[in-house]
Amino acid sequence: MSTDGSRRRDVTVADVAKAAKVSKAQAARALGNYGAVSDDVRERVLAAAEELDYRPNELARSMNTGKSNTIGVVVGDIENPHFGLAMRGITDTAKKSGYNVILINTDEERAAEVDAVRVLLDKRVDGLIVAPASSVETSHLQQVRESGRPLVLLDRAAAGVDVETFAVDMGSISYESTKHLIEAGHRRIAFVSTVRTEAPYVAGMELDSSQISDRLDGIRRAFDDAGLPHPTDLIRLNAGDADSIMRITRELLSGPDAATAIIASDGLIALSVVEAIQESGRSIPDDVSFLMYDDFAWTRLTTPPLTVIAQPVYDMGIASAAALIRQIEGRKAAGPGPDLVATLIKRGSVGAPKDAEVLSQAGG
Amino acid sequence: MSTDGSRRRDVTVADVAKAAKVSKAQAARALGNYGAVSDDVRERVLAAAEELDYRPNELARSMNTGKSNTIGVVVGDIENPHFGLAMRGITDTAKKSGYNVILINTDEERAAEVDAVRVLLDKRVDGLIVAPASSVETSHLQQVRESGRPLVLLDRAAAGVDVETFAVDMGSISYESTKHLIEAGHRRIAFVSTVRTEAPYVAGMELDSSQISDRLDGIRRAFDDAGLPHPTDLIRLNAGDADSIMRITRELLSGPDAATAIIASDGLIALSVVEAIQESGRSIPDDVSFLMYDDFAWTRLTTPPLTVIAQPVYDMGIASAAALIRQIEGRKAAGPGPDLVATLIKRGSVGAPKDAEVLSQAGG
DNA sequence: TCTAGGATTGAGACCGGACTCACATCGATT
DNA sequence: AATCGATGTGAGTCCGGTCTCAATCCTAGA
Repeated sequence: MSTDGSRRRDVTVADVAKAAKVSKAQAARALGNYGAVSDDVRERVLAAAEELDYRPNELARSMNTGKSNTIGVVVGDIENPHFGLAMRGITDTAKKSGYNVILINTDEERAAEVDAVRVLLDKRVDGLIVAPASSVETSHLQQVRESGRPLVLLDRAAAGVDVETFAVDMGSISYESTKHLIEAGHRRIAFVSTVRTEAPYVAGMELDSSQISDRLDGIRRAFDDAGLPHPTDLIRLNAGDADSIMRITRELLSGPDAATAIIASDGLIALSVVEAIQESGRSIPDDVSFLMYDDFAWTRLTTPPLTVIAQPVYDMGIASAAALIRQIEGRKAAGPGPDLVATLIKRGSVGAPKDAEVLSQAGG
Repeated sequence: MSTDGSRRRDVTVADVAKAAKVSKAQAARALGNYGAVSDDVRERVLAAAEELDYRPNELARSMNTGKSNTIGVVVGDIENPHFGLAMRGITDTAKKSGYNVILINTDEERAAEVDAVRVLLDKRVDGLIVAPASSVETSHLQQVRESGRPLVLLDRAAAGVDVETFAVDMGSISYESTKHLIEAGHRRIAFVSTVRTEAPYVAGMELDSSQISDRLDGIRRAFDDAGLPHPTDLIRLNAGDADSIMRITRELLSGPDAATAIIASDGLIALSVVEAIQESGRSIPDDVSFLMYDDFAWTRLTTPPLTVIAQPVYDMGIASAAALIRQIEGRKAAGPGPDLVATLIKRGSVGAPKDAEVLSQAGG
């Protein structure tokens, strides 16, 4: 059949045309299924194409249609099932509409993200879905905007970038979960997150991530509404790899003023926090209460099963891809997007703190 | 700056050339950093490019260099952290060499895989990494071979497709783990996998997945070597969604001839198997022993922590991408690839079966 | 039989870069 | 001053498709 080994040149319309004894234009029409072509010509062309095993060069096609049928996705870490699931929603939706997906991972580095966006733009993707590493430094996203190519944000908002954004309202779910912990009697509630900051946390400082700001806001509001002081000394940012998270957890749990409950900001952090708690010989929820973001399947398998904040990640993926494709194809929004609400799923990892006397502080 | 809203046409070399008052050829040279260009011209061109915010069209560039600097990756399910991690290895490595990655998910459907491969080939990716859904029907992979474009297989081998393949030796690790269970006293060892088959399992039947065949082989050899009959009635294939896996698990554990140990073929299956075991009120390892493929972090958090077969998934991703890029760039293999060996990590989920009398069968 | 009007058809422009080729330019050599 | 090799430079082709446009073919209606 085909000459052995690597065959250099691909079969082109011109080759097919020659084989079918018609002009390039006619072959292209028959192949591309447009314009007027007689049955006779069409048959000969298709037969020749079949015979030669012709495959259109999508690059060339994209070049003069201006459409690549490809969307670019930029996320911080696909290894994190949170994004894995969102990605699944995106690819499922994209495929349904005939789009492919180029994925770029940024390790949550802004420089890598800037690069990723540029590369995708250069590749002439039809649109972009970005989970911005920073909600503050967003000039590269504004450039996308200016380039005229559709952009949609996933998971996190970005200041000054006025595009459709698919993320849950972190403030309210954070408020709700904190309230849940406070009502269980907790006053010393810790929060562990990977957001990077220059300096340790102080109330009201500007964070790079709108998500985390919103969560901290929710926590503070819950304490305020309960008439209690917010223990900002238990906010731990800059949690990095597994070791550093475990160290932070040990710190939080030691000393006279130890935390009685810990909120883990994502599934990866949760793994290390729980591991550190177990290693320290403490039990959940008798010694420490625990609550985490993202409802992964494994959270039901620990003893006790973990109380989690479920986020509709897959749906967020679907919604963002659907919205992007709608924009690409120039259609108006049919209606309001889906309600992307997080839910507090109470399982067994939240209980009353050991030291019940803290309840007496309730009067503040 | 830029005219508001969507600007239609992109800035091209021709535009830059005009602005810099030089020929298109000179502008292209200055921009592309090739050929001979005087300092004066280079400066003017670069200044004009900057001013106009020129960005090269990678599509056009690819078209006449014949290189897209993109590799295509086809996997069954990115949602599965197994592939998520491999993907991470691939993108990390690709980025380092200046390649981008197009990801296509197939849901483990062969039709989708055939499609994915064709689409990527049409998009003129420089090479392909495929985790084949089927190890038997591989004609589409052979076509890739014939097209002359580099191909590398990940995670699974494919019959009749002679390309570099990065997967662990499932036979030996399966043998080793089964031996471990047998030595602990187990005779009724079940194996649960999602591979689809026409008919229920019978010894020696051809399976679609080389991985699973190899694992079953290893199990059988371990029983053979121990002089014991292999309980093929406990091989459960076609495990689908969470519900069906839980149902299968309940079946395996009920009746007079119940399984005393279960091997889960991947992390997703494991979640449902463990959940079903816990729900049934049985305890691991007192009532059932449990062993699974893939060492995910959460396996350390259950009570007891789970005994697992760790696979170097991230390294497999790295190795496959590195090999592919090497092929693309026409370099010879520097040496033998990395040793991709799976390891049995003994934690707490394997114990002696309750019914110790089975030991007396040892003489067979 | 003649002709208007739609169906077909082929030549060639074009998309945006990379690259070939022939034609300057220029300082250095003899 | 004539020669030579090393740059510089611009015109134009090519990659593999899509698409415009003018020319040609047909067939029905007059």
